[in-house]
Amino acid sequence: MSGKEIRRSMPLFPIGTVMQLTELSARQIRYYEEHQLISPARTEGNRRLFSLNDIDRLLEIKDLIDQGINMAGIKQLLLVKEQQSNIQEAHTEKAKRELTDEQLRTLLRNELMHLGRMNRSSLRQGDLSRFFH
Amino acid sequence: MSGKEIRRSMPLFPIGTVMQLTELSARQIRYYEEHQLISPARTEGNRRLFSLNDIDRLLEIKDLIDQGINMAGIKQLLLVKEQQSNIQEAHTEKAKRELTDEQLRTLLRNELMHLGRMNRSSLRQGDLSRFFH
DNA sequence: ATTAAATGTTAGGAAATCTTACATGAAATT
DNA sequence: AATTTCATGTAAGATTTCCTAACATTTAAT
Repeated sequence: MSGKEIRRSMPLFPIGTVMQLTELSARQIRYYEEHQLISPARTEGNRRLFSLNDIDRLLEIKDLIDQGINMAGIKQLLLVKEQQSNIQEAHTEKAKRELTDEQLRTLLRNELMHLGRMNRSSLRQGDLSRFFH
Repeated sequence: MSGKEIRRSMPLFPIGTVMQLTELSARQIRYYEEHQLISPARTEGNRRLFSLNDIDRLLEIKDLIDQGINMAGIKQLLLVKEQQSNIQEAHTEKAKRELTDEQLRTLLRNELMHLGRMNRSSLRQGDLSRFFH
């Protein structure tokens, strides 16, 4: 688990890139941070640096905004979904440890088909995974 | 082919991020561009923006430099390896189209094990794929 | 009609990056 | 041994991008 998470939480992108990737304005992104929906890292010089996780989250936020949900609602939803996916991830891990070879083959195929995002929250359309691999 | 390539060639990273990811100095990175080993995109305001492919390439360059190869040599090597991987990619594509289900299962499992980078140039140690997925 | 929430816009300042030029150390060449 | 070349460091001055803070605007709820 830690490997994948470390990479996806690595601060890489300046706000300009994130604007393009998410089609959100700088104002919106900063506003969402102000309301603690995201907490991007900072450079030494105080510039925001966003991770893949941050961008994923922003795309989710955008979706929820489109559905008319306000900051408070989104905050709660993101919290719940985070817990959910943690739980599910734990289950998945456990399941994997107990699989036979045959079952593993099937699982791997499925994971590949779903672009390795099987166990993440998924009601949003525009997923960042489309940008990589 | 185009899908994966479009994503990996998308300009996303400022030079500061690339410096950290590659442990190269700005001077080095610009020097390599000057010698046409890479050609990162530019923002409207003329700032360099690097893609995953660019970063991969820089890691390769770093390796080759460590092996004592000079700019001219590296340029040629990168050219050859690019052609090579293009050819191999074509072969891989063709092979995939001709596979049976059973063979496909095995292939998919192997690809997964190799983190989907099977057919790329591979004599360098520090591959960018460790940062993603 | 008023208020609140989300976003736009502007201003002034600071950080990151740009190009260009010169400096330096190590290798190669003469 | 002296000179040249290659790869990199460093510095200066200009430009771009991003920062915060404040005020403006729009839309929806009261």
